[in-house]
Amino acid sequence: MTSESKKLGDVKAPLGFAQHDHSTCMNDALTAADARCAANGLRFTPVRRKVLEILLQDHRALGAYTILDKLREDGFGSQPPIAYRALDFLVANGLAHKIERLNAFIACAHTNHSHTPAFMICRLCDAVAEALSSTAQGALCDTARTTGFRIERTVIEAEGICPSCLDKADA
Amino acid sequence: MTSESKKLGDVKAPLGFAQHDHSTCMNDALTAADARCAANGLRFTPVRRKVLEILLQDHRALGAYTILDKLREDGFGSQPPIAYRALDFLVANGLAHKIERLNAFIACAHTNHSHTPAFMICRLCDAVAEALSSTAQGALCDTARTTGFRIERTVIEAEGICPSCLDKADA
DNA sequence: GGCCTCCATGTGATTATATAACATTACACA
DNA sequence: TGTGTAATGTTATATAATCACATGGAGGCC
Repeated sequence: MTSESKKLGDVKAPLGFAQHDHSTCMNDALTAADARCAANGLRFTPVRRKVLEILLQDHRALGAYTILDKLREDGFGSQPPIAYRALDFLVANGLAHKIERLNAFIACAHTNHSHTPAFMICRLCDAVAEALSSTAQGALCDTARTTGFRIERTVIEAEGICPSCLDKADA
Repeated sequence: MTSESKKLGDVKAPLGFAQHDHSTCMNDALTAADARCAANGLRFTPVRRKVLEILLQDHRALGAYTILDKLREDGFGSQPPIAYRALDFLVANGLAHKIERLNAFIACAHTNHSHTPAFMICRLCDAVAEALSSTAQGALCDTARTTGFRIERTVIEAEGICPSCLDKADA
């Protein structure tokens, strides 16, 4: 897995769409999650941690049943609620997000800031990048304000082709 | 829709949260759909038309299986592909939209303009309003441009509480 | 008219995604 | 140590979506 993280660098794979030191990024995220849970009196139990690790490992959106398979491999329970409950916890506490368009989940890439996430989804390689974009919804907010609609949560997902797939297509 | 557009001004609500002359709105939409299909050499078959009528009748997001039930009542086939195929057609041709957050479908409220739709979903009464918002994605577009991501399609959905449910809560 | 082709529809089965309901266990804290 | 609450285990089921293949129907072409 550590050796693999080097390969990731080679292939231009996604934390988003950029290269990065994968093991560092994973450790950082887990540490941040620990801290966050401690600070808020949340229980970062083994299953929950494991699910977050699984999500961080791939840095891509995974379906609940894929996650479930990996949990089974690691000796955890293998019934759907196991995965869904852990995912609910992670999503509720901002440690992961659900990509509605894909019915899939991804580790949060910006655990530190409280944010309204926006995603870019590559339809060729399935990479998903998370953008920090409180601004992306500016116009929607305006419409909502005029309408009298109270926004509680937003889903912003762009589907298209990521830089590296575009490169391949050109070549 | 013309008489309705005046009312819209009054209530400041997009179709969805506003009152309107329903039969007119439905007829207009169907006529527009007819025209659109004729213009593009598309076959607006009975099932497809029926599904659009069903969606227009409720003016809310309906699941594929709800639609399927109504199709059955009207003597159409009742297997999932019947509904999904008609929905695919409507969505592909801009006559309906899928609300990813709800796994449900809704008739397009702005058939005339080619648009990137944005939705406001009330979690209390399930009303869904479609906003015209090419602008809502401005910031996301910027991020995409800097990243080199080519956007082909966007999902923008806000979940919250609609004006009339807010009123009820106050009362 | 006969025939071919394409597209749409009918139908049965299967896969994928998600939740309900209830029993059991682990933890926090008085 | 008891007691309440949150988390997990387990079975079953609901909901959403697709596959694969057979049938039908409208136009184009001879």
